[in-house]
Amino acid sequence: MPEGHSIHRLAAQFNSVFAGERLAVSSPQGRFAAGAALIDGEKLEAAHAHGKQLFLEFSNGLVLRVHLGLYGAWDFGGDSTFRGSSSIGAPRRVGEREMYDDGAPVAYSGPPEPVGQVRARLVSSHGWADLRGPTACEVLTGAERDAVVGRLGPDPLDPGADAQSFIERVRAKKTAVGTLLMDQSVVAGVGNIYRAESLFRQGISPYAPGKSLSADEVQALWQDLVGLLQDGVRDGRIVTTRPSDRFEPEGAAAATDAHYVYQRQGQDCRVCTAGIRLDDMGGRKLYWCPGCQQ
DNA sequence: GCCCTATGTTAAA
DNA sequence: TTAACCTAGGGCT
Repeated sequence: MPEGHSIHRLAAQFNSVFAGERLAVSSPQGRFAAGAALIDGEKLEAAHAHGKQLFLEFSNGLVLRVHLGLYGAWDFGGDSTFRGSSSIGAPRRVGEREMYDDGAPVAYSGPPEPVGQVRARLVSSHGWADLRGPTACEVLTGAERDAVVGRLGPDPLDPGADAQSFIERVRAKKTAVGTLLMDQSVVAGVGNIYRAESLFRQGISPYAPGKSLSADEVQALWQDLVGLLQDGVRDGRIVTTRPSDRFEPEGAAAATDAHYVYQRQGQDCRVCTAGIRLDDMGGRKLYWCPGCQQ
């Protein structure tokens, strides 16, 4: 569900509300009980994101790795201190579908009774975070964390990312670029929406073999991903349309105005006269415009 | 209530 | 290439 921008927002959220705090870690659902015991009572030193992976570094050197997968989400809550320190507003949920407090004061006397399947719960003196439905939630050593990161491609949200390695990885293969963009060892953090939208914006056919693209084309694709993902971190949602290509150019983009091709199959392209297509690519839905993406 | 879907990944065949 | 897995919300009956 969440693409890389959501995970970077989560890392910022953990850093602002929990960093430096000692956390009680538990698994109300039970499936993470053994892992929780390894970090329960430790201090959260820092949170980091690489692509769709979230790493929480604890004072005993262990690292909690969380991957939200398709449906995972974190819910947050706490007192006014906790809510006020949030770096991204006062969200109740970050991940799948973000929700925000309306600003009204909320009585706080500790975390609520877990409702449903809470895999992991982190509690500080001022607030709490619940994790539901992740693909991965495990405790690693620093070396194991390094190994995970080592298997990932560069992250467009990492200021020190090696764009050249992305360009080389794409141009080394005859695999379709639409498939390569979904490969986290090629580029980390891109998912189905950014895949479809960036290829549209760059006028690249998702079926073009990586090998067939020029270095300049792949460089431009990288730069576009950097900007799109940064916008996603800032906005907490994925908006890829330029205002002039929207039906309503004024104000924030409506949900129906946020994308060029994603979930617009059968509708007219915003730019040319073609109809947006929906194909299956590697078991995932591929949205593209046969007119703009030759 | 039931069926479907979803911004994802991994293991088995 | 296919199936399995994790969960919640929306649309339908």
